[in-house]
Amino acid sequence: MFQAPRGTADLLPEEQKYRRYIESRAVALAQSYGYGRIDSPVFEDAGLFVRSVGEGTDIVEKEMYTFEDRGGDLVTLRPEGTAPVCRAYLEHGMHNLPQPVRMYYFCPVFRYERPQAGRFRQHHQFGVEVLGDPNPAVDAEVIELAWRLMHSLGLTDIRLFVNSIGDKESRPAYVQQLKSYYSERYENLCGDCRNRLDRNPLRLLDCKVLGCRAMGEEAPRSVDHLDPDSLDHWERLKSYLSAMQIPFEVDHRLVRGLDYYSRTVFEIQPEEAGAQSTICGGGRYDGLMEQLGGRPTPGIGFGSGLERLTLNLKRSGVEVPDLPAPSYLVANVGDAARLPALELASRIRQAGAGAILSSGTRALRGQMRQANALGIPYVVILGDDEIGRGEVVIRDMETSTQQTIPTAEFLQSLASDY
RNA sequence: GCGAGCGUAGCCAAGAGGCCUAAGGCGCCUGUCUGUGGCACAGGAGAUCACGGGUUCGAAUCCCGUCGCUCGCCCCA
Repeated sequence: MFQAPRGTADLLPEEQKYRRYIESRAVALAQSYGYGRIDSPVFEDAGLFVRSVGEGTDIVEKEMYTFEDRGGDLVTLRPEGTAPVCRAYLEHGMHNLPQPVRMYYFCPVFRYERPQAGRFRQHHQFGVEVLGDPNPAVDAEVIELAWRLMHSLGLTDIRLFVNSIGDKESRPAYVQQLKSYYSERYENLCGDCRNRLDRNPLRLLDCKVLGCRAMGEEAPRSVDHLDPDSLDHWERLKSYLSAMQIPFEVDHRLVRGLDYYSRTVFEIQPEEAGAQSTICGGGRYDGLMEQLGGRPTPGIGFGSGLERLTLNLKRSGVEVPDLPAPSYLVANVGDAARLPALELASRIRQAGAGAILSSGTRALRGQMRQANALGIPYVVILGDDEIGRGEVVIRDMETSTQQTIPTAEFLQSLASDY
């Protein structure tokens, strides 16, 4: 027997309501902020991600699904959502559109990792990007959108963390300070952090080991080493968030694992934070477009994992509406009713209503049971008697009442309803 | 890549060397109710006890290996 590959999952019909709920809320919100949907390919030139996400990152080093296609091109299954959107912006000359360009997306994301709670090799993200505006008001807008989305979904026990990690001019000096701070305390570092010291010093800050955490509290803070422009950006962002009454916490240890971030970074986590708990993460990436060969174009965005959102919806007991069942099940009794039942079901659908045709191979009782189990509100009953008289029985399953009416009249009522 | 736990019908599971031709529950099908659902009762289908090897007179049960799943670390949505 075949199984779904490790780290992948089937999203079965009974689970779809969560996905559809999240999608409809997210779309409504994104549209109200003026974002347009973009769908980019599932795979891209491998170089796109190496260039944008960064050589030294875990994603590029060991998590990408990269393969040579039959034509000899090296392609990669999308490991994150931002780079493809930036590529599309450049490829389609979107700098000619009114700036900034606001876009949102839903897409599958692939990373070769060991799966665990809230982590998959294929997962799905909702994300937004705003390209072409350096103003901190845009940072605030994106964060507000993320915050409102969580609330719109019914996730209210959440915390927003923000930080500024400076831009590419001011960061090297800060990183240097951080390195010397930790180097002086090398003896007390955990094994992982000793390795990280050279590779990615920023990551030392969010180590979970107790001793390292304590050191992180005392470590030099990026916000104390911002250049004047970045500092101004940071201060304005905070005042904008306050003005919008969005409760944020400055987390000096918040850095992020992708190289392209600059200045603003942020995350949203549920109150009861577990290991893989971040349900939304993003930040500004002003240098990215240049990295990809475009003219300097500022950008900011976030990604949010649909599987993690679903997990949290269930955990916090949010009531998600059921997807609508068809209004009618056409039950039929006896061979003579088979064809008329098929025709009737077809007519109901043409009139714009939903109908399931019962195969009629079992007793009426069984067909009624099926209608009940499927949550169908009305059963249309068709047997020899009804056909002889040109009538149908319409049974209301909720009230357990039924009426016999001429078929033509029934179809007419549908036409006026839909 | 590293560490831990777990694999018995579609799902949840009892069982801990012979009483297992594997309990029970959910779900599914049928009937009680010859053309009328939910409830109840009765019956039925559905399991190479993850796979391979070993120990033993005898293995779902003990040992070894393999595979798979889950959880944690790393990293991230």
